[in-house]
Amino acid sequence: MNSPSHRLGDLQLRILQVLWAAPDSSVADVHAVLKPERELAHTTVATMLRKMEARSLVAHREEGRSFLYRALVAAEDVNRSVGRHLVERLFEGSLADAVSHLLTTRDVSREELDQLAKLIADAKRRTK
Amino acid sequence: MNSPSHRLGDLQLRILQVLWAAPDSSVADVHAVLKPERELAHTTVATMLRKMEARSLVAHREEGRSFLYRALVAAEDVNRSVGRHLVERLFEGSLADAVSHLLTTRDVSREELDQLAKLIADAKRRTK
DNA sequence: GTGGTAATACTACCAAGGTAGTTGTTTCGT
DNA sequence: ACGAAACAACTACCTTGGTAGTATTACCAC
Repeated sequence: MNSPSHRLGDLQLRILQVLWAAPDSSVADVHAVLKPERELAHTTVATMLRKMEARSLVAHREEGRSFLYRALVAAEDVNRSVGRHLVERLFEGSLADAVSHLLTTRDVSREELDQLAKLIADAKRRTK
Repeated sequence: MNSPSHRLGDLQLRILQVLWAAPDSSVADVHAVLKPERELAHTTVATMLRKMEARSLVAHREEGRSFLYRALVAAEDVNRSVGRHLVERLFEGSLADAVSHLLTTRDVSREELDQLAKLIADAKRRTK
């Protein structure tokens, strides 16, 4: 499909995540969500949204005096392309190496490990 | 220790990888390795190396008329920080989600799956 | 020693992410 | 009706990654 080289900065990604969770958000809405984690002027958010609209990452419609934005790209697509990009560039495509690295450099809970084992088992069954 | 926000571009990462694999590389050496995958002027490589030296990512020593570069940052550190950054920003810290995503969006070979299962088992044993 | 070659140094440029101020307009409360 | 608040538009700026041309220097071969 498309996946036109989603090169996204951190802020752009965060904004998309906000829009995925709550479509039809106004600039103020997005700003409110982002406020606790990063101190941004709301004009910054507005500017970023306009730039992202220019790149067709989001679109807006007018609702009274406000613009309501929604994401134009699917979370799946973005996550996939970003994830793939990482594995490619960091581990030359070896998923096992990537996971191994993640496993050894993070604290992983018992539950997460179980979850992972299940995932692997499922994947195995699928390819069998 | 430090890991002072390793924000690296693709080219910078590739150059570091080359230097990790072959320390004491000259600009020409690095250029030669990168040549097949991306068409770069050798001045580009030289410039990038100088910029990276300014950021203390690499260092050089003189050897006759050439500079021999070596990486100042460890592969481990860079991989860890890049990997963590990805998991944080894409999956809000959930390793399982991240792996799950990687699993479902890539073709994973039988061998890789076995390898992964083994990794999980080992990790489980370790935390038990 | 003269010309070619290879290397670094310097400079410049572009795109994109990120940040925010200023300005103009609209609307709402009193 | 008037001032304040909200909001979009426009503009500007800085940083960094990426790319490469030109200038200069050093060295080697003949």
